[in-house]
Amino acid sequence: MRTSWADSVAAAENENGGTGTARPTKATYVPPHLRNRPPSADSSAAPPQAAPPQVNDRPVLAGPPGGGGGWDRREREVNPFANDVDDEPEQVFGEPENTGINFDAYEDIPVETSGDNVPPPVNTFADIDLGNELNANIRRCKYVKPTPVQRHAIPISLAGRDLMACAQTGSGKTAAFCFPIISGIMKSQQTAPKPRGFRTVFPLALILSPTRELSVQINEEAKKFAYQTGVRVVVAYGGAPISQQLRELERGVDILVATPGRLVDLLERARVSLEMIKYLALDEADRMLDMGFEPQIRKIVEQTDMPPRGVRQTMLFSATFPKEIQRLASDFLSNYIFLAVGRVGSSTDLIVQRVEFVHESDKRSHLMDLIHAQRANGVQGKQALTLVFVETKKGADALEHWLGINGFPATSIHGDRTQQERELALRSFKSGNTPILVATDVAARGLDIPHVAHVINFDLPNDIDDYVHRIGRTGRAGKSGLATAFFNENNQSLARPLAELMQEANQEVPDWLVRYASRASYGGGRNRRAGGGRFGGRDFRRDGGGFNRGGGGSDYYVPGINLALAVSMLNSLTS
DNA sequence: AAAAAAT
Repeated sequence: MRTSWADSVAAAENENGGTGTARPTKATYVPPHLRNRPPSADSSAAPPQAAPPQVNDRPVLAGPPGGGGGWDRREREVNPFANDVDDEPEQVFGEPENTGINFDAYEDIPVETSGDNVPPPVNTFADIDLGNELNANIRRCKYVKPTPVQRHAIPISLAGRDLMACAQTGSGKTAAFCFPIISGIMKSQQTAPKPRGFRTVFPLALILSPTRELSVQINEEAKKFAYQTGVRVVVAYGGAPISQQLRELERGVDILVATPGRLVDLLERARVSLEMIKYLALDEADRMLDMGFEPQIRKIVEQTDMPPRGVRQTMLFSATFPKEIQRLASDFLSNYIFLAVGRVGSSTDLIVQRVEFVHESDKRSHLMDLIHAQRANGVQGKQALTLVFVETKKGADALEHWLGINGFPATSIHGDRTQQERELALRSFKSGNTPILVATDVAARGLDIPHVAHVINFDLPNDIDDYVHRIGRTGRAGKSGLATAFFNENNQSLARPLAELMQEANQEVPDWLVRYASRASYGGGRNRRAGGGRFGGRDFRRDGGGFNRGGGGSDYYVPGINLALAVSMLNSLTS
């Protein structure tokens, strides 16, 4: 039974000592999330003339960090670490892993930064003042030391700088933008905004992602990082009942994790205002700014009450960042720093990439052979997880069905399935219950699924960046993985970029693929990589000239593989 | 041409 708004106002007034921002009609404005709170056991924690009232009430601001008096929301906060079962993965998969991250794989990772006055990287979490609460959560997460992207991105963010970062998901990207946001919110003293409607909430940080499942995942991670900091994280996405999300929002929100469509809905209903946004993070930013999403993102960022660039702090993250998209993205950034961290995985030999020439009509039987081989590698009766990418939703349904009638335990995830089905499929796959997941590109980006042993590109994507994201679902956190692609005459446009990518990752490139690659038209199709280099990208501002090289001039970039290389590859094999 | 994202 929920208390009425008036009751909560009274309760909040009691807590606040009756102070607050004046409203024309009400004596006291109480932000929605302050309603419905149980009366405080220690209302004296807030001084009688507490100034200015907090928009986002959090214990750390009411008293000394980590200690203290006042009411305590912590008691009611769900422990996000409760489901972390440390030993379970080892028992099931028989694979020793202690820290979760294989740090040996991070040695000598090339890093490049550019921009004005780049803050230097840190080597340990202790080098950064993130606060006791956040440090405790870092320990709970068993993070021993920062990953390369964290080492560089966190100081940049803490310095208040805008950031465009290229780094593979699974290399600790979420923490890289969450830590500074949480730390910044804890340190900030917010003043109450002008109330809009009774039920409008004012998040301080907005994290956008291109798929619902990725938003769910970011929310789960962010909740761990924010545990007992008093910083509230709420997720909003489509396909799920909005009522529950509204209730969560009303309980208070500092960090809102959302997919674009549902956020627009919330903005139109005036249930969310972006007026107080201090931090904007776009995950998979290149996807967020591609043709399908860009208008929506522009609407959210440029046509709402969100503070303009330069006022808010903006952070864009992705594993890939095509130059055209960088140009678009620079609209949202102010004097930003570009950071490229060599990918752990797709750029190294942690992921073994194979390409096989398979005619369309042979794909199913070939897939069956691969899965049979995989089954032999299963541990304790559990089959290793295999993620099969197809191009279309219909194709996903058809393949799932075909696998089913042939006795393979498969499920599928794509945009025509209900959200419930999608989340069930993902859970069933993660648990090993259905060790084969057939997926469209909805699952290509960002999803952290431990123990995916094999990614199969049953249908290759048309864009090499999509391939990079897909195979990144294996070889997570520095572990090894296998990626197999079925290539045939329908994939000619991908031949060159694929051959180049594999070559750069020291993978064995089959002769026939080199021939396809050299046959492909020269001179820059959509798939030609501007600027070359596979370390996630290169700052497009440099290509326009006039931009200083940062980082003391060391250049880790592998030169783009060009016509000359393709020809020499071909020559070496025909000689 | 396809996929994703609001109802």
